[in-house]
Amino acid sequence: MGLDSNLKPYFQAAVSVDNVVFGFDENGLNVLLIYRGAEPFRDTWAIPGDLINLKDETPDSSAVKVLKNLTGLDKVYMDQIRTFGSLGRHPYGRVFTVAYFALIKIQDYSLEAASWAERAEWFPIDKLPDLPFDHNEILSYAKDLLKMKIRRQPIGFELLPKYFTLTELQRLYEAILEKEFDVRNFRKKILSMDFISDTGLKQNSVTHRPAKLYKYNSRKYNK
Amino acid sequence: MGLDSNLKPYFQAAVSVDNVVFGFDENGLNVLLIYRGAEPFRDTWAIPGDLINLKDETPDSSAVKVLKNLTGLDKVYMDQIRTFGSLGRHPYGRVFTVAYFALIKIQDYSLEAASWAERAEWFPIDKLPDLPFDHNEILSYAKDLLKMKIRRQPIGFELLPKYFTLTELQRLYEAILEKEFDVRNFRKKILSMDFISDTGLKQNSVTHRPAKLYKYNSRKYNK
DNA sequence: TGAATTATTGTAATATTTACAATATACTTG
DNA sequence: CAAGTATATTGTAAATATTACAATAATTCA
Repeated sequence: MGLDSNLKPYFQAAVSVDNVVFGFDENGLNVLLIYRGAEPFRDTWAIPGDLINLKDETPDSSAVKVLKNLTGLDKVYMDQIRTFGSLGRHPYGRVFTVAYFALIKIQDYSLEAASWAERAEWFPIDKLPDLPFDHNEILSYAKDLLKMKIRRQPIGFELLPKYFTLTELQRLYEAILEKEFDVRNFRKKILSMDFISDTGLKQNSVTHRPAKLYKYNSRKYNK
Repeated sequence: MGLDSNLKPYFQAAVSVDNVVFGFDENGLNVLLIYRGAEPFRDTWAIPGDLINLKDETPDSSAVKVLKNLTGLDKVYMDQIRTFGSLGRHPYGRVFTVAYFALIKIQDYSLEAASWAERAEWFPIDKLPDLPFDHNEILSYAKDLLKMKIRRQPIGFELLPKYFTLTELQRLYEAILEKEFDVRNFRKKILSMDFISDTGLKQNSVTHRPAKLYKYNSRKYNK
């Protein structure tokens, strides 16, 4: 056998990537969306994604590149979520999409919509517009994955500025896990896990008792 | 815009599924492989998988169908692992593969190789041949996922016969997690989790004290 | 200086995990 | 049938982790 023409009907699919990017600020958890300036679903807000160039891109490399192209976010580490491939998900034909998710520090990046994205903006996760394709489903998976991951690994720090207070960290956990924690128990637990350290610094320009600033300390976590 | 011919180069990919099926018996953990009777990689052992028919199959539906076609295993519940799409992974072109995994009771099924699979056999997980494509990598991911899952959910029962002894259950956990447990603590833990129940039955035709037989009890787990 | 606001901390009760070895029940053999 | 062989079954104390719960501390502002 060789490159059989029997295979032709199988080689008619496209594959895309869709990137669910989470950020955290005083409004809570946010998701990055773009305003589509191209068909299909022109003029709607959607998860940033695009077709994979089959010549030279893998899903992983494409995810990074697509995010940069559409939103200006550069060198963002992305984790695969899963692949969605229902029959009617894309109006142009069989398009399988590999979904990714990323956590970034909003403060460290500036958004610049480009290519066919007309705008790129953060949306609070509880105020999202209805999304095209199967993006609602993708987002739902991404949220579940984030909840699961933050329980097991110290990934919360990827969403906070370099220096943060324990209260900010607690708000982050509460936003992601959608439940509240006791202040004392939360601090005890986090500190016992030993992957943050006191910087000796304090908040300033704040109208009450300033909180201590901590930073993530990966040294401790690698055991 | 419409069905633009600019899109043509993007719609040249194929998508396949690859199914990592785990079974458990007295030899420990096993993986189901097929002996390929078709190119590429004809005459090698590989994870059962095939191209998705773009007309009417989703990755999920294809995974079930492909497993049935190649090995005779019917109606096996499969979970998506992740998608692999490196550039050189398939000699015929860009083939993205969606990997799945499944857990089955070896005793409840009989293997019957069919279609282009010449054989279908269980291999102990520590005696696997070298695999084609990126199947070694896929298998490695599947093992990690299995380890992770068995710590969180009572999925071990899917690999054991309907009635099983606590010793068998412990051997299963030990095989998957590659570590040994204390007999007393293991039993205490499992019984406290309250999803198995004593059937009142005992092993027979065994040359020593017979063990009690337990069964999985999903009623308890749904809380 | 007192009011307002948020930050920080301890302790007792309960639950879970860990470490550790003796006894029970079957079959087999002489 | 008694002794030997092989695996099954069980408890307890110490250490660790989790939970519930409220008073005090450090700032700014009026």
